Amino acid sequence: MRTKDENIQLADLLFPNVKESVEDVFKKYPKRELKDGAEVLRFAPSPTGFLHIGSVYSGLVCTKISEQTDGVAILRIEDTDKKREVKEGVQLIVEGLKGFGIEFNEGPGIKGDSIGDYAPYMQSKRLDIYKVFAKYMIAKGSAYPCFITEDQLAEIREQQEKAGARTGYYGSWAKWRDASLEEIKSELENGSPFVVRLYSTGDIENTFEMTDGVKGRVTLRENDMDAVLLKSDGFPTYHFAHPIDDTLMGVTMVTRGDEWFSSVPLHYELFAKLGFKQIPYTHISPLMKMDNDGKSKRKLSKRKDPEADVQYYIDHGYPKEGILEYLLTLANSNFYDWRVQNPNLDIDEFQLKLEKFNKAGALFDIVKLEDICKEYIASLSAEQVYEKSLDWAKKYDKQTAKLLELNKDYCINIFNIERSGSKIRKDIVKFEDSKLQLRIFFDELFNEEEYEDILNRVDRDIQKEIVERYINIYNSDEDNVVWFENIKKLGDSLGFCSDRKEYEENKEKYKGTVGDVAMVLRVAITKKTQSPDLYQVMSVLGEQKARQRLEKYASEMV
RNA sequence: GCCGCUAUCGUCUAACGGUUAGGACAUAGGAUUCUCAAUCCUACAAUCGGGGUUCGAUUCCCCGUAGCGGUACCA
Repeated sequence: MRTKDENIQLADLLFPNVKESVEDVFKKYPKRELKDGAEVLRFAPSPTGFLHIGSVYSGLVCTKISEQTDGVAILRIEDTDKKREVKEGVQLIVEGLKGFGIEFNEGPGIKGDSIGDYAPYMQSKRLDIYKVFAKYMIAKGSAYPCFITEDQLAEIREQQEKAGARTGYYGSWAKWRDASLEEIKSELENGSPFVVRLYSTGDIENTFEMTDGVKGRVTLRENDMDAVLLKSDGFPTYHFAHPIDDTLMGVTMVTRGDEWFSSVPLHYELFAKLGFKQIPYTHISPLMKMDNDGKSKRKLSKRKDPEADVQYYIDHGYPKEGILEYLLTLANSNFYDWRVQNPNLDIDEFQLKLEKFNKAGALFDIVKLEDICKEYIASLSAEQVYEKSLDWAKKYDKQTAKLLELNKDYCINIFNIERSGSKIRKDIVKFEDSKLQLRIFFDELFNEEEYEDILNRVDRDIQKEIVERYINIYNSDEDNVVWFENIKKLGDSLGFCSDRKEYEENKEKYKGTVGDVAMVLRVAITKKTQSPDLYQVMSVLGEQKARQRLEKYASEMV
């Protein structure tokens, strides 16, 4: 057991260069002036070179709640693990979130600069701050240096397992917690590497209550682990950086992933020992993915699931608005009802409520996401679809981008097909799909299509007859109704039936229905058995091109 | 193993202790002045199991079970 004095000596021995006091640090990070009810939240990802869809989710929650309360949203980069860090990681996060319209009031800017008065927002640049607090903790006997090696740790673990005890570095298993000053000095003289650990005074048998933003009131056991605060490389662990940074930055509500929930007792002890006021927690369940053919759920993983990476959505041109809306329905299921009632309001108007979050992990359902994206794109004007498609194509599909740029009006007309009135076409899920819409309207794309004899239910000579006769009556001035009447007449004259019920009852009397006649024309013009409204397709295509294609098709039908 | 959290249709979820357990997505049928998409209609489909408490339990309590998370000098 060391005395008070010895602990102060020890602190100076370990951190001779740390001259600042805890009070000095607090002077640099003054209390925030906030309106009543304003919440300061932070989103704190690690730069691992990958923007997880779950990060967009967390980032959205963070910025949304702060906006709603007239508070502050902070982006803080937790780059304390040198092993996992990736070069462009920070930029990827900042730009990626920005791409979704998720912007923070404070944090690292895109160019590596910092915005806000509580900088730096990169933990790797706050090492001096953590040292001040580590020294303080050691001086008051709440922390101590530990020289145990990895091998020794493994050994302890083995013994614990054998004895049926809880594993970990705690209580009497924690060899270095009460080491004498002399022992420590001798290790230091040897140059042995060490970590700084918490001197835990918690008792696993004691419980305490806390209120979580989504889980509500829960009872937890006290922490008794001597957790590592400072690693041997001088970097803090998350556990140590979290109370310090969040307190210094004036955070009023910690929202974080559910995987942190188990660490709450440790964090409570740390807040207390650091002399900080406890910040309330809200633990958000992770996004899940079905695995094992529907037998089990698991966290969306960046290794196995391409759709965990936000880049996947960007590459394919999923509209960010659709993704945000889907994430909001996952967060608060009443979002859907709100959206139905307020189809034209911006999502900023929606009030997100933490207590409405689901307690278990929600499955990330890409099918539902696509449905929402589809609805969103259907609500856009043809001009908007054009602009957004072009934005996407410029980056990911140069050929389509060129086509769009050179034929702006024509393309807008194409996107306008079935986009007005009560029957809105809903077949674009993501802007990548726009290309498919263009396919039948450009000869250069059209000719790439291989000719298939797709219409074997109508004889080739009859197909030829239909197309040839249609060429003679084709008039691009006629409206939709007349256009279809003419096709019916044409069909009638060739022995096709224009009345569906009549056809069903007397199939043998007819060669087919008007549907078949229209289908022949569709194939002649689009070389596809599926297309948007044929009348509108022909109008947009223009008489000249339509005729060309009809004639070519007729000539091929020998 | 130990600790903790969670549990309603396939999925996301709704239901002051009293509902015919509701909606959306998905799926399957049907409807439509042309195919596909859409739209409309219909169908299918759930309170994890067992005990309590209660006149009455999806809801409250206990025990199982399952899923998830934690059990690092990762976050």
